[in-house]
Amino acid sequence: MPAPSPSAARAGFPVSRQVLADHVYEALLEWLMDGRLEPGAAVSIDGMARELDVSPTPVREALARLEHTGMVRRVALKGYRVAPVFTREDFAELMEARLSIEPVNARLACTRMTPEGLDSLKQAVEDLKTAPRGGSFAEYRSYLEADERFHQLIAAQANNQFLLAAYNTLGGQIQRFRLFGGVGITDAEQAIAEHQAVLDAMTTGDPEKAAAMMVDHVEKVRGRAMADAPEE
Amino acid sequence: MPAPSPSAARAGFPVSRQVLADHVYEALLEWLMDGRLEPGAAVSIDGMARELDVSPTPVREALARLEHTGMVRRVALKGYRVAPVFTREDFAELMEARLSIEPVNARLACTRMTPEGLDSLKQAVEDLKTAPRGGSFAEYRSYLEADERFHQLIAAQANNQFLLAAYNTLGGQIQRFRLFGGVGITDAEQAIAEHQAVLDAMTTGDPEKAAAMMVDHVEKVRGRAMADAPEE
DNA sequence: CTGCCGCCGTTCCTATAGGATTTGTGCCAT
DNA sequence: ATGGCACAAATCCTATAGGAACGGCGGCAG
Repeated sequence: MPAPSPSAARAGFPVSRQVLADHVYEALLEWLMDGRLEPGAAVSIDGMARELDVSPTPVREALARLEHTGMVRRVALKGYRVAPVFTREDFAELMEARLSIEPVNARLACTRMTPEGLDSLKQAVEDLKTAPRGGSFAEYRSYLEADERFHQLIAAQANNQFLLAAYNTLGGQIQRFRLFGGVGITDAEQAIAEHQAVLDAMTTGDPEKAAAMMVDHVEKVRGRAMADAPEE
Repeated sequence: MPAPSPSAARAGFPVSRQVLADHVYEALLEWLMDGRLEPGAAVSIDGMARELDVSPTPVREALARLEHTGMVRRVALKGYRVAPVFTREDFAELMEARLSIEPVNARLACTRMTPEGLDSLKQAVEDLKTAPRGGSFAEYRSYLEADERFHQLIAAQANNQFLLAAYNTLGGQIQRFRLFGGVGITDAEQAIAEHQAVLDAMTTGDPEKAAAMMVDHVEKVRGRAMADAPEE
């Protein structure tokens, strides 16, 4: 099977005009977030190629891109492994980084907020409130997704490509921690209230308050996670 | 020619136990910083492979990694291009991002500074002072290198992997701007004094002053570059 | 002279082949 | 029984082949 696309291309709809490596990238990202690939596990190039029924070349390219996100680590001539679980130290560093970037994003986003952006934010908070938060992972998956989306949207509304890129690098790690950090959802009600507070400041158009509320939120996230003290 | 390595590997010294894609990555990075690859220029995979006398596969992998640094952009099925020159808008965003990250780095670095780190910083400032700043690019190359090294060292001393990663993403762009921003070295004496001020605060061990001096420096860099008003 | 069309080269993209090295297993000797 | 060694499998890495699409160029019709 040389290429599966021409049939679709001839139909006038170049629908699948996407590179195979992109599909592999997204598949790997999803597997990483799903927990199907556990931290520390080896990610064999050939094996993954067999699993996805493609050749090793696109897998190699996808992994090369993924490495820069910190989700996987590469050792030359040894292969790729899923990044190990966060230690308490790692987590502290991650929160420190969030505290230096996210409040800035919040302040800028507040001054540059578009009506559509505000609507998206409101939707994210609404989704947080209505999302099921049952015990199984599949159940609170949408909750975590809305959480990440909220922060991502703020970074996007800050309207600064570099800050957005910087946040996105963190965002993947944050989301991965939410999944594998050892803590499930703790005090969802309070977390939602904190998000709401940020949103309110945005709606009011008070940049300083938005930044302050973001600081408050991240610090409390840190507090809750540290209190629940994962393993080690 | 299947593989050029075994001759060296048999000698007992697996000296060149490095992946070819790494060499390509470094070569491309150097070419990007040297100006041999001008902004906007197409970077053909096959062409680059011929030029470096390797197969397209390692080139593809190197470019995939490079994309995440923002140095090159990729359009699916069209290929890679060197990222275009900074607009004034881009530059303003970059400085905004620096202002939200570098002072934090400076503050943290000040509290966590090691003696060796301080020595490295002093060396960097010393190199700034002694570096030639002639008209030709090759002459002030070492000046720019020392400038970048100073900021990079501070990010490293902040001892936070995420902040370091965030800075490094910016660092490449900053360095690229220093080269292609249209402005050469303006007011080197004043820039050196600003670096020295940051270093002094670090030596004294005054985190707040270090952060303040860093803010001052970045803002003045922005001022100088904006005043010199590149094209457009 | 101008506009359109087919041809050819280039390029991206994926698959496949094969060399080099590491890892695991089973067998043999001590 | 245990330690060491050979063989085999898996893996990484690079090169090569070939399909599909895009772009430029020359020739031909109007």
